[in-house]
Amino acid sequence: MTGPTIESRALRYFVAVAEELNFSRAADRLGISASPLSRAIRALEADMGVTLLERSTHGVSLTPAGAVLLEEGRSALDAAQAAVRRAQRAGASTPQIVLAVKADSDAGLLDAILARYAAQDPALPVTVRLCGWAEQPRLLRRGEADVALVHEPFDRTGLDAEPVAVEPTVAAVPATHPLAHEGRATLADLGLPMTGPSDLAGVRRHQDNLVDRHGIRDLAQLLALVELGRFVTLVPRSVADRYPRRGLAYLDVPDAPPAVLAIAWPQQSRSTAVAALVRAATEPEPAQHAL
Amino acid sequence: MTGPTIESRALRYFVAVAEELNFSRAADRLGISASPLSRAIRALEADMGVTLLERSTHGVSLTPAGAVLLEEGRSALDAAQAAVRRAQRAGASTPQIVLAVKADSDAGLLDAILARYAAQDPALPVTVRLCGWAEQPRLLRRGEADVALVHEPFDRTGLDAEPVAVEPTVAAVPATHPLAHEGRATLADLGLPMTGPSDLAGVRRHQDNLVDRHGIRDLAQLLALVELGRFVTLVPRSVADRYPRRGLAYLDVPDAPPAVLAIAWPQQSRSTAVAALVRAATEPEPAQHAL
DNA sequence: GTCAGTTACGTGTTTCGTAAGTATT
DNA sequence: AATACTTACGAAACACGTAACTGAC
Repeated sequence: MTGPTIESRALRYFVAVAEELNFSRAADRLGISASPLSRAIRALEADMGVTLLERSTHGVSLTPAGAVLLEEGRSALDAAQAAVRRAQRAGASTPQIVLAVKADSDAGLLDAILARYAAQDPALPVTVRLCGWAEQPRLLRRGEADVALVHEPFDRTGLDAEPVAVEPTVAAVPATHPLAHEGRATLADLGLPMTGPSDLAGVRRHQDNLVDRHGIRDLAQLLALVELGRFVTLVPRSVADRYPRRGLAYLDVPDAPPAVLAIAWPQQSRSTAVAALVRAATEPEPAQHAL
Repeated sequence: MTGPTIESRALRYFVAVAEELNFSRAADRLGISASPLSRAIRALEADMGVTLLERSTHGVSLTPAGAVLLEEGRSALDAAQAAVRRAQRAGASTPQIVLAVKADSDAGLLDAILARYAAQDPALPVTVRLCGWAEQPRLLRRGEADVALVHEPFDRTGLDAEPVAVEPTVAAVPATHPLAHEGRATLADLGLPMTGPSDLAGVRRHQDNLVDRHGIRDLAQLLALVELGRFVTLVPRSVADRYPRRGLAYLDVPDAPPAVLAIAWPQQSRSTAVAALVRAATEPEPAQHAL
């Protein structure tokens, strides 16, 4: 059992195999042939003195040790990648700060935040990176973004966050829905799981399932499917305001947990630019002094 | 500018140079000669398309990009090490859970916590790892420990924590101190920096400075120096109770922030054993039902 | 002249791919 | 027979150390 130093190559190889649970596919993904991959994993197991993979008759499976190495190794690789990307940005001739936002998930505040940040004294150029459903935390962890606007709840591991805005949640239903003309409904009316007042996790999980199942990539697709009567969904009011559609009705849902928009950044960030952008997003509106 | 993949060797080399700010010493520390080190760093800079080190007449210094890569690269290396160590422990024939504790910093609760944990159904053997002054977070981040008992404030980056116990802070002064027989004193009386009621950081920083300056490694040394009249120090009451010394007096300090002992663990830990140990440490005492 | 960092060059190790081997369906 | 993982072997790439080079004190 050698020391704890590991080459990132070995870790990348292992993660690929552990994710695919198949040497050939993993080798493909890595752009190498299966032979060096097999040897590398065996060497890694020998170095660590631990069996990582169970090669049984019915394919490859993870041992407990392998499961741990997959989980923790993945985040170590993310961290290394993040280190490189952030260093590259810090060393660029015109350093930029990257803000990740899911399209239409800014509660209409993006412009105001950017303007407020730009008004501060040493303000770096901000690149807005649009991303998919729950990609923001991943982009932060991989160093592809420095800050993100993201709706709660999200995986806070390694991240810090401050709330930016709270707004009511409304339900999107087909115009043909029995309650479409009521203007309001309860979660139970809509067949959505009941949750405690402060627990959005249930509703969110429900929506994530739908998103996964139908391979939805953006809001327009989601709303189109709602329009077709496939299901109903919950969205922040600001999203509803931005997407009026003839075939859709939006209902108030008094018992739905409110939508909380937060600004998140890597916990270990020491960047003053990030801090300034966070301040711009969270500071209360400056009081309007009378003339 | 190549992709963001980096070999951990390159990262280790860079961190060594960035910490030493000197190629020869860094090469020494790494156990290689200066030549491959110089080449490796230049290759890394070329790969990344960024200058990391400023080689000027008066030695080596970090560029902004280098500073970022040092900070983030260090934690990426820690994460990789942690992944390996935790996987090794998970794969061991008799998996153990490692609890890091600074000697005498358990508020006398260690035995009770261990007993309560051991009473749970699937309880793993617990290895108590004694460590130095503020080593616990580092041990957690490097995977050398799974859980830690640590006094606040500490660097929470990447860690989660729950409070375990709060106890009054007392001052240790030489028996010859003018206030030794008063039994109590204020921070101002003792010449310690004033801090807000909820801010221990000032006092803690003051103590850390002293610890660093005198190279103190354990409590006995610290108290011996206090006894010699070199300075005064603040300790939790439980520590005072455990170290009665003839040459020392302990004074109540009503305006000192209380000492908060917390149990901390890596944020991404999915280990049920860790969760059970945390529960054992934080759960309220079971109510004593009357007969 | 010495100290610190870099470049030049020859050597040894590591990693690769192709191809053959073994086992399961 | 086909698929999936492993072992065997020769070739290419990589990292190393010694030694020579450059510039600053």
